[in-house]
Amino acid sequence: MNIRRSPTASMISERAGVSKSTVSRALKGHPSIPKSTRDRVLAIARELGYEPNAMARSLVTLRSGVIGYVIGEIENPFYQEHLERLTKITAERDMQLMLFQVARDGDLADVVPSMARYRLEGCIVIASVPTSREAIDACARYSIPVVLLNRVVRDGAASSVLCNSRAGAQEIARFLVEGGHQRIAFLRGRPGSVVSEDRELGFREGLAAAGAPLFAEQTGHFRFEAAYQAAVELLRRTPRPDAIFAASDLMAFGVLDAMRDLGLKAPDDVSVVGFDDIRAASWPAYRLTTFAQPAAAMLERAVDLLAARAGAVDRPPESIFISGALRVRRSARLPASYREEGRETSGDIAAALP
Amino acid sequence: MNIRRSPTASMISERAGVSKSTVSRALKGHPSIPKSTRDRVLAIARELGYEPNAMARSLVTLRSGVIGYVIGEIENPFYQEHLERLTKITAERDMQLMLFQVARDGDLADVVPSMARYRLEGCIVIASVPTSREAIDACARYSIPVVLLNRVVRDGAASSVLCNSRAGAQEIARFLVEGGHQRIAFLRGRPGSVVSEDRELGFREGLAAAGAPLFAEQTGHFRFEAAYQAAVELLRRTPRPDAIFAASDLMAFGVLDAMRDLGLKAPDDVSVVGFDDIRAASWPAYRLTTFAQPAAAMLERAVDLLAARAGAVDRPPESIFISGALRVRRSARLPASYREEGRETSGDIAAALP
DNA sequence: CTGAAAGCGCTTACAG
DNA sequence: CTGAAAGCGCTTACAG
Repeated sequence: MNIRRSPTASMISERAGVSKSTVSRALKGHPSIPKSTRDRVLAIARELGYEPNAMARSLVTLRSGVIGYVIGEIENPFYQEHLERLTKITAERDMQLMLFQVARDGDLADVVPSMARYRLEGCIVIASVPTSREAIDACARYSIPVVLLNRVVRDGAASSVLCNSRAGAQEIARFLVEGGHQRIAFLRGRPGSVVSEDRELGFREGLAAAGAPLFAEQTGHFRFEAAYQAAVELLRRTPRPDAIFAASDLMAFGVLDAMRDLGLKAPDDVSVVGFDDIRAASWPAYRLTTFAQPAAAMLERAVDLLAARAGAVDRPPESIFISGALRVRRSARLPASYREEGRETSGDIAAALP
Repeated sequence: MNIRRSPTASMISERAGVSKSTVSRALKGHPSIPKSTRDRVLAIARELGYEPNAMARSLVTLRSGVIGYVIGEIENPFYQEHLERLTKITAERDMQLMLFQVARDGDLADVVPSMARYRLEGCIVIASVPTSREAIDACARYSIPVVLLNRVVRDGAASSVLCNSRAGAQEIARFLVEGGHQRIAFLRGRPGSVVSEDRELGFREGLAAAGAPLFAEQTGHFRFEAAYQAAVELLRRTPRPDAIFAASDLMAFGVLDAMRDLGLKAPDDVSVVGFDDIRAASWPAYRLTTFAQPAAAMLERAVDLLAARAGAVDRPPESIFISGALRVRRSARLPASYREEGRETSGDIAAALP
């Protein structure tokens, strides 16, 4: 019952009375093989349950067919949610996805040896994993193209796919100011994180452009609990902020839940805006107004960049920007323009109720 | 700058003036190699940035060092959350994790060819992917040990790791009855799903044992939106149920959000209990009483089972049960015994507030 | 249209 | 302690 050795091309060649070469060519539909031989080979392959050994193949083709997804240790629903999507995208292109994790205080460089051993054809690195120049150089040395999500490394041999965080944060600032808010606070993620700093920069620019000051700021480390605590600090001030922009949805949930525990309502008492548009943002518990990152498109482009570089190591790195869009739900007071123009707010599931 | 070919053992052997055999043995610390040669080889390897080609190695050792994690298309936060954990567990054992996805109407059999091509050393399959006998047999044919999460396949060559769902659901029934609930409803997941049916069975048994009838039932397909709609149906009945047990946390959130939209409060108007204990269950928006699956331990055991079978194909399948525990928060009214005994309810973050 | 041969980068008896 | 040789399962010029 148990076959220890999987069927090989040699077995097929024996049964079919042709050479391994012919088997190999027949299996991949090489035009020189006449249909009759091809069909015979295919039939035997099927009968034997033959699956080509990808490792052996990669040894000669120099293509492993696997790309890596490098995640960090801090659970980030935004990237978690899109793992399934990424798996599907790679499967559609006949590639496999291998996972690598960098410890909290680690660096991309920590996993490069493993990636090198499996001769990855590329890797996608999420923004929260620290990525030193050395790490990028190491990838280049092993001919592993890298695509960074939501960050760029200057002069490095890494491509990037970014959403326009800065413009998004600017838009949020304008949205809040036009909504008549007077005391606008910002809740950053992890200090030093590019993602957090991009959003902070854009937000400050947007406020400045609208002539509004930043009323207060706090740090939530991109974590729910820390954001909750930070929100409590903010909400206990007198006077209290009347709007809080959190640099991620997860943190915005922390803010809304702190308000819930303090007996405050959004948007009546305080408006809250997030960033990412993760799945739970549309849940009635939150109905979060947020900037939606075009995650599906970003991942698709990331794989494109990798695919274009597999076997073409010299291809220079590229950066691709994809625009997200403000998704207006009910956690923040609307600017007059939104009401006048009668724009629909996207209440998602709420619409289901009479 | 760009090295197309990664450094190989032959390169090291040339520079070190020893044979490839010696290099290979030195690199893996074979006792016959004297420290002096070993150090020299290691130094050159480091200098060259040598990483052994895992594909080439696997060709001769018959061990790829990679295990698969097979997920479905329906986003399930429970399993999403534990991907990082699984990545870490495998990394600690010097194994790699490869992801496979089965389409909504597919079967494990769909991904077996891919797994076979990469000569996986085993795979872990989550309960929501349909797993036919044929699929299990195919894995056996390719000598890929399989571990099923939260389900068993009779007489099949698959191991299982399960949490005691049935006992958990029984406990929930008892908890609700003792809590004085009179009209207890059940919200199942996907009809035909083992996971849902286990929980339903246990729940019915628990109610029967306590002499309580099942007041109503609905189907939520393990999805948030469907659960929300189903809950609306339940909550509009007259009389209304005074307790709802949802077969997963995600669905329990749907119930609680439906209540929110209908102006009902938990546990005052209706008690709600979930199953899984995903991260958001502790958020103040929900503070869900739920049965906590011991996910970390389950995954650890799953990898153990796989590791024990790598290279030992004949080892018979095993099933491991791990007990979860009821996690009492605030979404359900407490039985008198809980108050009298002064047991602490785990309010999680709530405790942080004065 | 087809096959023999070489080679991808390793490991592992086997012989010394 | 060490090396030559064979072999893992493929692919791909090269020659016919």
